[in-house]
Amino acid sequence: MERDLKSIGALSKATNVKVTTIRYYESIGLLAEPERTESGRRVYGKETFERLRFIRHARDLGFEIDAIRELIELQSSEEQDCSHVDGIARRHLTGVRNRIEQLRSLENELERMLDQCRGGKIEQCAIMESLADHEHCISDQHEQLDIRVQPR
Amino acid sequence: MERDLKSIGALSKATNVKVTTIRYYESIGLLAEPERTESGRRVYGKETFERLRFIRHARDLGFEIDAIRELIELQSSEEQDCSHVDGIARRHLTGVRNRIEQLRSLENELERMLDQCRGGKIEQCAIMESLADHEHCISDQHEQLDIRVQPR
DNA sequence: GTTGCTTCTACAGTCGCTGTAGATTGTATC
DNA sequence: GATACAATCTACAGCGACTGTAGAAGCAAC
Repeated sequence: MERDLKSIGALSKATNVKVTTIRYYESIGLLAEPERTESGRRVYGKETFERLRFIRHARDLGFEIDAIRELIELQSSEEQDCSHVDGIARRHLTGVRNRIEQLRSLENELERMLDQCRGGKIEQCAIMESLADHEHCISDQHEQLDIRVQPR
Repeated sequence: MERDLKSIGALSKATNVKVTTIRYYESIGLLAEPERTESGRRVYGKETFERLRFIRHARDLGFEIDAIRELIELQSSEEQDCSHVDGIARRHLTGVRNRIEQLRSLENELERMLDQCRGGKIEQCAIMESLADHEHCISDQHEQLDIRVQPR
């Protein structure tokens, strides 16, 4: 199927994955090394296109690279029962739910903080007090909470 | 108040911030360079202890280092009105809420995927199909969604 | 004196990319 | 054929907020 061969740029557009990211996936072994033209440019077939679409979709769902690597390995062992796949997805879902819970308690505390602020000078700002205040300290309640809001 | 002087280890325990992290905060200018003993060890007073507690609390609430830097600067301009502080917190709250929404839609899609799986072999696994399937592709709907679930 | 803990500096590694520099190749237009 | 511009190539640095490592030195208790 010679007509399906794509340059890296065409593959990028078709999958909505950036060119640099495709090269990155190759460098970490998530994508196989593709064939090259005489001048050394990458050429991709339909298989890579579909694998990349799979990867993109899994990344969109928040699966980590290592989990995707595992899923791809499992893909080739078609005979096996899919409880392993199910387990990976279920673990991930649990992670997502935990994260939502964490963020919800952040949301509550931030709301509480903002409600207390009635304007005025920084010296008496309720938000600043709240941040300096030992009483509301989250880290005393649960040891190492993961707190980053904006990933990537 | 000589009796309040702490070693880096003592400060670490008192604030629940790791020793390496305290040194890191110093290196990025979030904490001032402390005094040293004759042999070169860091010695901290009550001020640093309180600033570090402030930082820790703000980090627990998910504020980024740069936002914390700004909050600390505002702290010293006590005369100013606190609308700037309020703005920082409000922006952050909006970020948290957006993130929760993103994660909820991930949660939904993952649940849907898992519900479809009825066991069996990987070849016909609904989860795998769903991942390979173009139809459910999130990235076609909204361009660059931020998807990492487990930060740090 | 010796064991074992803390601290020191300096630097590499984490994750998942993204951006840069400088060179080459390919395509379209004049 | 010349020229302009886009796409691609490699190699490496940078992001954020730390964490971990190596190797040396200091310090306290037995």
